[in-house]
Amino acid sequence: MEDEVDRLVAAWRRERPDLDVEPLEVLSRVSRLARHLDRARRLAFSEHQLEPWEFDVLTALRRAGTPYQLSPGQLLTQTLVTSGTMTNRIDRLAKKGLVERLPDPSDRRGVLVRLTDEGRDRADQALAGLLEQERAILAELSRAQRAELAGLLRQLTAPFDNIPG
Amino acid sequence: MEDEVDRLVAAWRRERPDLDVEPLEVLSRVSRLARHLDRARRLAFSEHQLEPWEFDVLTALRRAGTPYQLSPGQLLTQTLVTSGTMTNRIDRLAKKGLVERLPDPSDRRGVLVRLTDEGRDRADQALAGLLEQERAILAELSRAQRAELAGLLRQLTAPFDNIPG
DNA sequence: ATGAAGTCTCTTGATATCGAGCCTCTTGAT
DNA sequence: ATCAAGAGGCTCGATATCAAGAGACTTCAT
Repeated sequence: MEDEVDRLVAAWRRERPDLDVEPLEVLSRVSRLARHLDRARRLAFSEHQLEPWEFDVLTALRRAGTPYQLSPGQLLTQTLVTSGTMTNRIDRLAKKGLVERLPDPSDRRGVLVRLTDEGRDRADQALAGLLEQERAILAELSRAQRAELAGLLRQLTAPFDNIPG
Repeated sequence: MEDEVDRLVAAWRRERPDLDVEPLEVLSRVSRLARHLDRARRLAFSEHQLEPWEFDVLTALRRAGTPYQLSPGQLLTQTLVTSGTMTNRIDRLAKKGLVERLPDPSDRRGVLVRLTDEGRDRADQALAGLLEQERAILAELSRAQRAELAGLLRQLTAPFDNIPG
């Protein structure tokens, strides 16, 4: 089946036959799919009264395991946002009672963000919903294809994740 | 090589062994890779004094071919933004002299957005720069792997692009 | 000790986005 | 003709993001 990127690439080949636009076949699909996923996630989370950004922070803390706490800096690297954004997010989550801010006992500059019980429950519920929805999207592919796809994507993400980037 | 999603998935398997988090292997990589690409694109475009959003609009018009004009509505569907956003983008591009707004001769509600000569040149230059950068990112994969990856991604994007979505 | 450099978080100001509603014009049924 | 419904683009208010820089504290070399 044809997709929007096929049309996009065909248009470039017509307009700029001198250029090799092969890279777009992969990377434009990644960008566009990510936007579609954002919208789908937003919808899935709205059932749990959570915004995508709230989910990102809450689940980062949830994954850390007991006692469910991380520094803002650790949250930055996991969520790929800037520090100003994270400050703002923590403020709002704290106001909603889903996290609390504690002084870091071992570094007086630092802060620890801890998930509240309610925050943990909300994260767990939203994760279940998200996985269900993602499984539906991935039903297009066989198990083997999904594994293949994951492996190829890993080769592209690894340099970003490991080099300072 | 391991990436951030491997660590993320491992953490979920430890914290929620009851859940099947396999979908994340694919879709979390897509989302994270897209964010990395956004940043890389922003950097690549800054050499040409263009923002990513400007590139998106300009190249949509460029791909349309002579006379390089589309309606705001057509631009919406190609760039996946809302109409308010597109109005704002067109305003700013017009102010910079990269596009101009013309009345649609066949529908008095409508407007046509046309690329200026300078807009076309800037789009062409930025595209060349982007492709160069994307080629570097994709050098991790063989030609056959890139084709494989593109095909798998197409299967996921096609439903979004073809069904009303 | 002491000072310089680095780290961590927060503040600030600018800006882009979205969602909802509005107005104009078109379409199609009667 | 006329009217209701729809389509197209714009306005407006709220909000989330980023970049740059400030302040507090730590680290490390001297």
